[in-house]
Amino acid sequence: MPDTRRITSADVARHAGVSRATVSYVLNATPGQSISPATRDRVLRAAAGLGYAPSAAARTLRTGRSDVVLCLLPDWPIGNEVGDLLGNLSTALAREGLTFVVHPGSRADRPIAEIWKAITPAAVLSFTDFSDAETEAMRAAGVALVVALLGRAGRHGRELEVPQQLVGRRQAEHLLATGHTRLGYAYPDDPRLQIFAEPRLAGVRAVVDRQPATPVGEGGAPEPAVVVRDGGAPGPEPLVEVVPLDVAPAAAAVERWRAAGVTGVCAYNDEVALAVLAGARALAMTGLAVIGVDDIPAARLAVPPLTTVTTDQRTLAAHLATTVVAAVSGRPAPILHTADLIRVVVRDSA
Amino acid sequence: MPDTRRITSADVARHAGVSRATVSYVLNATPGQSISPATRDRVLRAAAGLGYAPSAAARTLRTGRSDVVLCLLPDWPIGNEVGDLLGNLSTALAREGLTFVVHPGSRADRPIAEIWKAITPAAVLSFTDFSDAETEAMRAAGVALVVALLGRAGRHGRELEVPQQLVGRRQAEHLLATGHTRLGYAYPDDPRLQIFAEPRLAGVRAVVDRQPATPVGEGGAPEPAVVVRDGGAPGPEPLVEVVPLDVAPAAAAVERWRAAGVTGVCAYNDEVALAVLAGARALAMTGLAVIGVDDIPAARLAVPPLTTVTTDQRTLAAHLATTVVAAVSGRPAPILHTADLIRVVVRDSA
DNA sequence: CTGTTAGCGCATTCAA
DNA sequence: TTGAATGCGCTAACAG
Repeated sequence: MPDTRRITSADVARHAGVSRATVSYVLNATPGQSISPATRDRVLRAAAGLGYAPSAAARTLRTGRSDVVLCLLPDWPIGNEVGDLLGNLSTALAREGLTFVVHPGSRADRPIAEIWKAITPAAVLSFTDFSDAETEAMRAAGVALVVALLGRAGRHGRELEVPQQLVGRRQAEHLLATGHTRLGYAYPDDPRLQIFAEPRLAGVRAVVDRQPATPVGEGGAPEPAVVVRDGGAPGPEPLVEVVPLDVAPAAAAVERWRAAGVTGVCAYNDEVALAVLAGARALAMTGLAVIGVDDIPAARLAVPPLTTVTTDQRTLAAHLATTVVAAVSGRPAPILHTADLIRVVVRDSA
Repeated sequence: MPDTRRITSADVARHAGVSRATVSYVLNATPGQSISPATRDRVLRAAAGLGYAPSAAARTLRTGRSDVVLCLLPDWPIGNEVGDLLGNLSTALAREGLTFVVHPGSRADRPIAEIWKAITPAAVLSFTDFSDAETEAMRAAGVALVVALLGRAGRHGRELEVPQQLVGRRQAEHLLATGHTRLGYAYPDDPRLQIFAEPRLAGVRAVVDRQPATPVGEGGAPEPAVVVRDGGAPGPEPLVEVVPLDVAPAAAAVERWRAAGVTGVCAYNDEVALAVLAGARALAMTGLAVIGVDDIPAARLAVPPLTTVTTDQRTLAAHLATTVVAAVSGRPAPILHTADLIRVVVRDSA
């Protein structure tokens, strides 16, 4: 078996008859270095011919940062949609030469520091907030960007906040448009989902109140503008009920809605919506409009088929990717165009 | 702001009044090196006091391998259960000092080589097969273990093969035990799921034929025991129908089953099972027994509530983790005890 | 038995 | 364009 030593930049240099420094300059297209096209070509040719691939470890050691973007997953169950988002994000970042990896598993297992120290990432993404100390530690260790996609405090990030609110808005708008004035909100049972549920509920409230909850489009703007009532006549508050994924408690919630005159329910997601449907069925109650979120496969197969709201994960992922790339290369963050991001899929349930 | 330089082993050495070599020996508990308890203690104290954390990049550069285990996800949508498995795997590997990361996104985006080269992993896991060239390249680059969890060729791995077969077996056994003799199999529409579907279907066939399909338990054992027909009378082949996640085509499949006298259907997973249920409902057909896989939240909320089969992801993950750790440290692979791995959750649909 | 010296692994980048 | 230093930890060879 032939000797399988790694091919290093020194090999390339030797073959091209230049120094390793030159090789580095050529391969990295280092700005401010003038290399003659001839040498340049020799180097490129040698590199290709030898099948040279730089050592990620050495590069990381030297520059203090790898080309990896790390995403920390929360410990609660992630659904298909998040999986989708991650896939798209991976694709989008790949286009920019960044490798996207995800770390599943709770923070409880290991201090998060151990995770990023093992990777030396260029950027770290998370759904929940980091403590200030953690953020500071990462920054100090050379991580270019630390983003909490959601969460309350986060002075950086919350890149998912607006889309989540929009989800709630679209739900409420659809129900209002179909003649329902008294709305209910089916809140998830699992407290860990609160971080997603709150902005969605806020979106619903915003529509019912005829008031924007939080400005759309933040980008790198220093301070999100303050909420302004626009003076429209506020409708009644949506009646919030926690709905576990079980028929009996769901039926109880439906009963309470009925008593309060609620005719349309925005559910946290399709699963919760399915529970509401099951609850209504158990009560033999018809005519309650329900709208979910995500359009999971089971939604179209439900009785009745579930009306729901979907997000264009591809666009969202592209935006997130651009944000990350911008931060890593020191450019300003882009703004998110939310126009067609969220769509209502109308079926029979609402 | 205080100078935030990294703390290196040299710093620890200086503070402890020893050489860097000694620090390394102490911190790695290098076998075959005797260091006096006194020195040892000084080093440990200094390291702790300074908050020393070794540079993963330098370590990787030197040893040629990081402490990261990389899992490549297929490009098809992964469900909650796989997410669950990954989470448990992460936890189990963390206990062994390994960092688990997942790369979502299709192989089409980027040659897979770019991904592992960016990480320099200790092990690479994948659901689908690698080409021999890929496997060889990784081996040569120092990856200790390359496992394809599923797939046909894989001379290494297929660690998930047996559990998947077992899933099918449990489904069929349940249906047979409840008096159904003529079975159908609801095959998924998406061809990418074939890799999971085939072993499951094989499990069903094995039960119907009264013959084990593939030996249980492979581990590092030299030769898996051979398949033995037990001479029972083989029942009729399960009638396989592809069932898309839509009511109309699902109804068509149900119709064909009815015509063939099928009374019990094993579905690829809960979603497919839900489609079968929806199809039967569309036909106003009652009495068709359906059993799914995964126990997704929608299963219990279905009409009728869906009987399904679940896997103990925790146990499975622990086994996978042990396998990885064994390979990385050169020990023999463990064997999987499949006794209570798969359970039937009985509800109304079967 | 204890601990040290010295050089390696590989690419980046400053100063010449 | 290049030589040489740098980032950080590992480990074979060796001295006390």
